[in-house]
Amino acid sequence: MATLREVARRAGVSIATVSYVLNGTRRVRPEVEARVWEAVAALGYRPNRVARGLRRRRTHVLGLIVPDSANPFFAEVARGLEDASFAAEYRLILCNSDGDPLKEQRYLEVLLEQRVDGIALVSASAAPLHLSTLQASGVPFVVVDRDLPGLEADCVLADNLQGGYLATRHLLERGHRRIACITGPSDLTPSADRVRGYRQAMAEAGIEPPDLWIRRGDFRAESGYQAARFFLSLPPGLRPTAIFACNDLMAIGALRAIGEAGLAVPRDIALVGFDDITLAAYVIPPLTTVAQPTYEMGRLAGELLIQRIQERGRPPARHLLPVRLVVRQSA
Amino acid sequence: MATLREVARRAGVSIATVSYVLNGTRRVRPEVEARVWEAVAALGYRPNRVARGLRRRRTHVLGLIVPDSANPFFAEVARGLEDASFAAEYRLILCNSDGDPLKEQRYLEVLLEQRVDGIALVSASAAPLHLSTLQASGVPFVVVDRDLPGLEADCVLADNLQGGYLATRHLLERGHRRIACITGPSDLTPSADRVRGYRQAMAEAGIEPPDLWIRRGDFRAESGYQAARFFLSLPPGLRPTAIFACNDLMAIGALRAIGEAGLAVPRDIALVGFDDITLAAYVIPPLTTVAQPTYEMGRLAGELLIQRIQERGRPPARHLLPVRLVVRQSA
DNA sequence: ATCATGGAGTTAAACGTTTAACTCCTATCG
DNA sequence: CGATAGGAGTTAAACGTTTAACTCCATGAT
Repeated sequence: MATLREVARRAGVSIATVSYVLNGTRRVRPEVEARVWEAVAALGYRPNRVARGLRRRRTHVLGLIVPDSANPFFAEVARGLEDASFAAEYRLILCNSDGDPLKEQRYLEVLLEQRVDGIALVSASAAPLHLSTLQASGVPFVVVDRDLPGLEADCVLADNLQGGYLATRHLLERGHRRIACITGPSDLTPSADRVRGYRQAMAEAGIEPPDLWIRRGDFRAESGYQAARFFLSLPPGLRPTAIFACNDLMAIGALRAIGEAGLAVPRDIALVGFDDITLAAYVIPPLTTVAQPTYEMGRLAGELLIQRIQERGRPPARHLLPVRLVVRQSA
Repeated sequence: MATLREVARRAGVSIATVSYVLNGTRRVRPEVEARVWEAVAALGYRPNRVARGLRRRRTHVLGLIVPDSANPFFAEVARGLEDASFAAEYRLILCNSDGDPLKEQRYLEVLLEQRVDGIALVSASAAPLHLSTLQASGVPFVVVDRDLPGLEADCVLADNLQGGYLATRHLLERGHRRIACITGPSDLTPSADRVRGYRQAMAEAGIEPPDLWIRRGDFRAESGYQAARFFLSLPPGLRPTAIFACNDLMAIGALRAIGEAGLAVPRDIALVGFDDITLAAYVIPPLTTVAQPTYEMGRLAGELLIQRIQERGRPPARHLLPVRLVVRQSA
């Protein structure tokens, strides 16, 4: 692949001049400039971003670490971040931690060695070991979706507390009193906050939910299925008439368990999910759920990150994005 | 961030020696080696992969271009590819073309400028303009999911023809004769091949499907919804009793249209999809579909690509991965 | 004693850019 | 007409590695 040197030779100028033309960083006589562009075209020259990155000490590459980019929620976040990156001429390196702090740590090191200009992190755990590595490195970063308490950094979160509250209020307003909750991993802030919202709404209605109504899942469909089966196995007097699942995947798992038990949603059991993934609208019955601005979170994270790269001093900002109840037919 | 030079100074050796220790490329006296490692640890040294990439002319970075990484199918492919990359110490740059050949072209150029060691491409169209760019660049690449006919290159495809055939046969065996088909964009090989499989099975059963039964979609749920509404609007004598949708998203759209019309699946209309996305098992009724080894396709593509990077001469291989009918309850 | 041998370190060039500093020339002004 | 300023090109250093080639020294063979 052609280099600056070859272009320069063909155009009969020095490599510096070529560089100035390419970057528009200094005035060059139109006639000379034309010769340069001609040579560039003739040789099919493409600037070497690796060399540029080394010299400028800016790679224009960002890193994104998510637990699992195949999960529709993170996939959407990643998409938003990629779009923001592309728009600002940044590239994106994708990393999957599988929720494993060790793998996350490994990826973090890789990204630092790769000299990315910034890192967006959806953390695998609430208190990652390697946080100090990240902070010490001085590389700009932004925390997305899962808060890391006690950390001074840009972050982009959904208003999960409000979301849990809205979902539960909706069920209460429909006359339900025995409302169960399928949680996510409890050390992660999104799940914890949604459950807090649930408890708050219940408390306001004067209900103290027994432990039996609160079942822990892992954000995957199968765990929602299992939790719902558990609820259905409770004696009639204790059995919930409604379920708030902390994400749509688990809600859809619950849907299946309810269907298999020969019961109907929402007639026998009402159901509210969280996330509003694309398919929530397409299951039967369409799922009432709390929509997060997922794509928007990714995009905002990207914009924030790029902004911070360009202006390091800015004090860290915490963005709490509004959620919204999407009423469909499952409750 | 510390450099080789600083490590060398601290260990009291030349930078070459440090490099040899780090890479294990030459014998170094144990005593000296220990001093080097000590200095590395003390300074928290991390090799600069940008500099290494420039010097070695190998970046250990791959590029992946997909139409939309938020689409569950491509997300899964991307995941497989990322895993294969990580396992072989490669990084992955993610690019979304939005199915737009121009954006795809732009990304291709970006990746070439970034000097990626290889490119995996899920093409936006059947005959991309920029193919020659790619071939001329000499960068190893692999084509995934969508074939580019007449191209000498590694490629990884699912056996779409067989898939369409299996799906249709299944419906025929259940006694259906009026079987409709919701296609994808017809210039893309996956859709075209699935439709060919459908036609072949129909022909073997002695049925010549009228054009009314073949409706074009765009692989998104909404288009499946619209197509199904169209089928339902046909006069009873012409109305299909079964639908083969060329992907699950469209099948789920159809499911919704059928539900809204007050009909039941599979009692009134049977339905078979394609892809077996995670959620296919969770819609009601669970969707009978043709499973592709999606993740596996991504992983294989990654392995193939890395293999080719290491051994350029190897003749191109075409991999046709088997599909499998997953019988659930929608047909 | 001489000399090839090989081990273990160093020197320096190269990878392909960017950019500060320099040169040379022309135009302008007093 | 001499001084000077500014325009437009060039030179060369730097970014942080890798690696070929070199040096130096101890060892062992002759």
